[in-house]
Amino acid sequence: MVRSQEVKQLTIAGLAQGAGVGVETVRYYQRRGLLETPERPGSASSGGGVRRYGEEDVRRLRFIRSAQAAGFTLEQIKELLALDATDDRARARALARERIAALDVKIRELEQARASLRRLAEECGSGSAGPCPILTSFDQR
Amino acid sequence: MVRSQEVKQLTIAGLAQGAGVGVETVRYYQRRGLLETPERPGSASSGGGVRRYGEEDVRRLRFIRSAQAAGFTLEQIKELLALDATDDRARARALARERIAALDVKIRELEQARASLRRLAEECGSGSAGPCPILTSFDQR
DNA sequence: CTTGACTCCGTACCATGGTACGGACCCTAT
DNA sequence: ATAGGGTCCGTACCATGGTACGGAGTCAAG
Repeated sequence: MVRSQEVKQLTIAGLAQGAGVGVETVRYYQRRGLLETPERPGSASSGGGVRRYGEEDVRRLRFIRSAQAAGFTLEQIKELLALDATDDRARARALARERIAALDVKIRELEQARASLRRLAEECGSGSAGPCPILTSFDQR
Repeated sequence: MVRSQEVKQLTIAGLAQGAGVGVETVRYYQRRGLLETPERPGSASSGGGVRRYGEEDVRRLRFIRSAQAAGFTLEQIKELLALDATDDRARARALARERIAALDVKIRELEQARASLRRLAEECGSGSAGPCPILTSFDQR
């Protein structure tokens, strides 16, 4: 597969800013294997210059953040990124479906919690006379 | 405020089981100050017997789990439990409202993620011909 | 050609929410 | 009265996802 020969001109700070994360976070993802660490341009000897990043890297980084928001762990995200390269559709779909199911559960849970909290905020109104049922606020009824 | 003089007959294992958590978790909450550690019944000298717990404690423990599911941290839950005793309605409502707002945001975020994953699972169907857009699956459109 | 900001890298530390371990003690049934 | 299982307690360790630090190197502007 031919990867476009993009211009890499961003420094790590630019990359981080482009995706809305901190520089240390980028390095952390590199250590975790979610992001590659480009070669330093220095020719052979001497430590070399500063590593450069391109738009492709920004997209990758943004994907990581979105996938995190979807509830994937960094390990799973690493797998997804690998899948993107190998084109294993079956596995990708399986991961997506698993996560969808988990999200369905989680969303329902949060909606229930929200309903309970609404009840709490209401029954515990500043002027209301009854008890302020904090401890029982999550009891089903 | 008079707290009912409940019978405390559960051992820590019974308490934990009643709320669906592990014994070590109960102890952890005690260390964190979310649960009181009842006196050991031994009279004065000698280490004393085994601590006993009642239904009130089970309710408290269950509340902790529900509040966690609602996204409160253990620190916040500790505050809520304290509020239940002091009857500071204004503060309780403030905490509830804050959390409701955060839940609104979170739920929307998860719903968006779910929608993206559905698209991914679909476009990345086993037989489909186009690209399997993992990396771009969360891009807005 | 120096100065100041940024990069690089390893290593250490952090917060959150637990889980595990091990020796001493206690309690109950046989 | 003794064996076994549970309790108690302190301390250590774990996973996850970062954040901070410090010294050395590099780069760009003045």
